Amino acid sequence: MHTADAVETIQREMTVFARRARAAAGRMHPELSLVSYTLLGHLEEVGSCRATDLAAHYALDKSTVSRQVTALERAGLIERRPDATDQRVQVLHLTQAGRHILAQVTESRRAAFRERLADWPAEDLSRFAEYLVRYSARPGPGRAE
Amino acid sequence: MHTADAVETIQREMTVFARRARAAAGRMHPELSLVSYTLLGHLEEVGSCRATDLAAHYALDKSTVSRQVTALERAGLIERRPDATDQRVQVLHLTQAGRHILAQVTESRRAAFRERLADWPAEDLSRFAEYLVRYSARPGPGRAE
DNA sequence: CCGAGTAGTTGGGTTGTGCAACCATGGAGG
DNA sequence: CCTCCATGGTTGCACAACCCAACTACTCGG
Repeated sequence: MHTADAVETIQREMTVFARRARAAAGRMHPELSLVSYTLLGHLEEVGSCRATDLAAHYALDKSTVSRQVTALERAGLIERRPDATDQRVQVLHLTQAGRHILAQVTESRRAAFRERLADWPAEDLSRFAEYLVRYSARPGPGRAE
Repeated sequence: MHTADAVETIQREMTVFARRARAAAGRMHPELSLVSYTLLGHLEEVGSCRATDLAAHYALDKSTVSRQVTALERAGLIERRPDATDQRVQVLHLTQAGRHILAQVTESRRAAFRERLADWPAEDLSRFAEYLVRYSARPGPGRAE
């Protein structure tokens, strides 16, 4: 495969994938949208952060994050704590319920992916993962800033 | 990287990518949404097809496709021709304008991707492309049916 | 203490989507 | 021939996830 073709293919596949993923995610877990899941996952990963941090990290408008956070809090999955040093800030934490749901969804998503990737050689899997990380690791198309 | 971790990473990166892509696409080409672009591209690839074919291929509801097609026709990028053998069917074709716009957008998207992937060794590029194709080639999470 | 900047909320609007109800056509059997 | 069901497509309705702009409340450097 020539380099130009490869670039073309990567572009096409990533775009098509993008289109499909959201719909599929919604169907798999109606109780936790792709966005919510992503935010919850991020929160678990970093422990806690501010709404602004989420917005910056995912290139979302702060209003979007604000509404998502509101919904997640209303659902009891996260809580907002005041920041001792800055009254404007609300520090977001996963609740026990949030951690629980996140674990469930993560597991079922993981199972689905694992099934899909079942017949891949381990070496291909880790290389694929590595490529995706490398791709995501720098700005450009597909990252939104 | 262990297999489980690789699966985890692929899952995460693909999902995050999915979330970002649409926004980025919209910003890059306000005149042609990601969906429209995809449909136009498909049309160019296969020559012509019915709305139902598009719906099936992309796992979209026929109403969604219907609206997209209406918009694309109104924009003069595609045309609907009656099917000689079945009056219910409208056969979709790219117009000259559609072909033109598609070529432009494809080129600029390709340039952006190329830039993003500029420092990748050719071998990694083709392997990455191959993985994406393999991943897309079968049903499961990330395809929507 | 004032003005610029930052965190977050809210109002309003757009887009992409699915579902359900609908219309028109096609095709297979009485 | 009609009748009945399937199929291609459109439309009404609702919803989720966005963004932008305007706003409040707070922080911080002169």
